[in-house]
Amino acid sequence: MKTVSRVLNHEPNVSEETRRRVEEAVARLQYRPNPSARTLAGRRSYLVAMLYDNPSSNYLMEVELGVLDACQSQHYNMMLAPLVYDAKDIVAKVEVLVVQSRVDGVVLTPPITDDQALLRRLDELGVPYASVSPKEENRRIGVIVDERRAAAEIVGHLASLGHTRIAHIKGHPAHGASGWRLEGYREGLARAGLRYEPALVVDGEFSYDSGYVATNALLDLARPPTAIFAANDDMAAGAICAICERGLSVPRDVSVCGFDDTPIARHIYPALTTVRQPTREMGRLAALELLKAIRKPGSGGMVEVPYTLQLRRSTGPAPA
Amino acid sequence: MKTVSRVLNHEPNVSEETRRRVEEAVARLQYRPNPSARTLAGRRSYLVAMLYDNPSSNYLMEVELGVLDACQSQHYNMMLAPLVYDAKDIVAKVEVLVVQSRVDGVVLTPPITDDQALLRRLDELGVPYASVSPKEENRRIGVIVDERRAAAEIVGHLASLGHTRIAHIKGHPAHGASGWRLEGYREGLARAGLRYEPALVVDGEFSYDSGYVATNALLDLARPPTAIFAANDDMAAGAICAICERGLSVPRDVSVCGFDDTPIARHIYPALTTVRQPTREMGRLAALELLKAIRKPGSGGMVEVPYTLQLRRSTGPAPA
DNA sequence: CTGAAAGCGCTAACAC
DNA sequence: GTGTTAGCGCTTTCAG
Repeated sequence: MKTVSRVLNHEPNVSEETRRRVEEAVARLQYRPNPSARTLAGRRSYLVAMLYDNPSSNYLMEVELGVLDACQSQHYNMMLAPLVYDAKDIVAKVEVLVVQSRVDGVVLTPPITDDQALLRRLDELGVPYASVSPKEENRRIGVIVDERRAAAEIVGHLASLGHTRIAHIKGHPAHGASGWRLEGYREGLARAGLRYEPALVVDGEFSYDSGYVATNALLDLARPPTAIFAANDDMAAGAICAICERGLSVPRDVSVCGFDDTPIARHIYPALTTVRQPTREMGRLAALELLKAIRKPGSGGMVEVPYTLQLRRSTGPAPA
Repeated sequence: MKTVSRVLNHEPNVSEETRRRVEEAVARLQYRPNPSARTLAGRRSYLVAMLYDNPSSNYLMEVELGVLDACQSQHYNMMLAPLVYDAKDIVAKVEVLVVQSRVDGVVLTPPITDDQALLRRLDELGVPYASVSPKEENRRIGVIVDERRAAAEIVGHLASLGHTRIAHIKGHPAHGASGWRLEGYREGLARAGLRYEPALVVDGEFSYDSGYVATNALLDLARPPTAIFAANDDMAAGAICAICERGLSVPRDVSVCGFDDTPIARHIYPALTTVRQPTREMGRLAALELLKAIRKPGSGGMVEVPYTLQLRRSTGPAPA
């Protein structure tokens, strides 16, 4: 019996001959190990959890699918753990999860990626974790995009269209992405030889409504911008709405671009110029690195994936 | 020990006093039963799977959250089973799932709700299932909305605005919803005393692009419609794009309405008049009925949930 | 390299 | 109403 167990778990100390015979029998009998018995007896659960906040976004659905891809390919199960990110009980919740479900590892998505208390506790518990787009500080295992460079590039695109007054709507302050995109904005401006003007940078929080509000503030300026770089697509959609409501036209009067390339980018009119992140692939790669670390502690690392600029109809030449 | 087990599983034959004391101890010790041990010893897995196709929609993400709500509240786990709905290997895939993961039940979403071969096999295996918006034929356990009445009502709204040439873009033929919405369209027309005109009904498949294409066909008609009822929001968004591209305005020249009230409905310009389904609640209720059936075979039923009309800016008076 | 023995934490079946 | 006993199907430990 133990020999069969060894073969199934790819453990050493089985003769080639025995291994072959076991495998033949497994195939013939269509034998499938019982996951619960494995979990109960062993110390692995073959289960990883995906922790996330803000459940209703397309972004997360994509990441989730990627994580699922990776797990299924390695005969792991995935469980979902939506958490309300308010930093109070989050550590306790995760503890319950780890203790009760005995998860072998977790995938973190922003902004949970950057909860220091949680990361510390996970380290203490010895639970490996992979992060999707974490802030600089905990770059250990996971996947990342050079968002700063992407933002600089899209701002460069705006500048190349002749825009000189380019505004930026910031993202939610708890997300690392907001910082990178702002830095990229400034970098893009600098490269194009444009001056950074604080009045053209307004707060947002990644929601449609915040984009709408922020844009109205920008359009009320004595010298309003001719282009707006919103830190994500939802806010860009809100910006377009605010612009249209004033009887202005996108991109004739104001150009707008976003970030993420969620489905909404293609579904609004005019279609949005934005930065595409390979979200599903990111989930897959993060999970794959996590699984490496689960198998062999210390292995797994940070992988960087490429972005692509999606030039569509929401950006055009600066008005004369 | 067994007494504790009884309390935790809400089984009968425990005195109120004992039950209370056990619960107190559970709370004090933060005791959490081990799912694997339960599964191994008992015949239940405390696991339900959600089967779905077409993973990248907001609709599914919402349903998923609802199912998760219900499962968590009853200490069940949920697993995701994305399936490519092409009716060939779907039965085999589900068999593996049921046999290997020993799921106690499954939640079905359209169009998987209506795969007769799958339903038959599930019945044979004795695996209970709940369906979200299934076609008439398998109304056993699940949740449903009176989509037909909703469609009739929204068409009535269009008629009350003075529209007499109201077009309809149909949904994907494999979905029961497409049929109901078409019926509702005809019913709404009839009630308003308007004639049903086959030329004003065009095919779609629930995608943005199909709505765009369909709308162009409608606008090319000798006598184009002044209002379009698209069978879902994505197609309505495509319709708005097609209309805007011709230099026409929504709702001044053409009114547009959709169905579902997904986030895109609020995020496009102008915001979409549509029918809101309580999607998350539907997932929750479907799962709850499933859990009833798991606990007590034969119980659980079909529950109907209310819809609400969301009147927004994409519909207005018929042009003079 | 192989296998026997002893559980993992729970529930089913059956006493009491 | 409550407790006892015997596993569920594996992995661990340790002896051969």
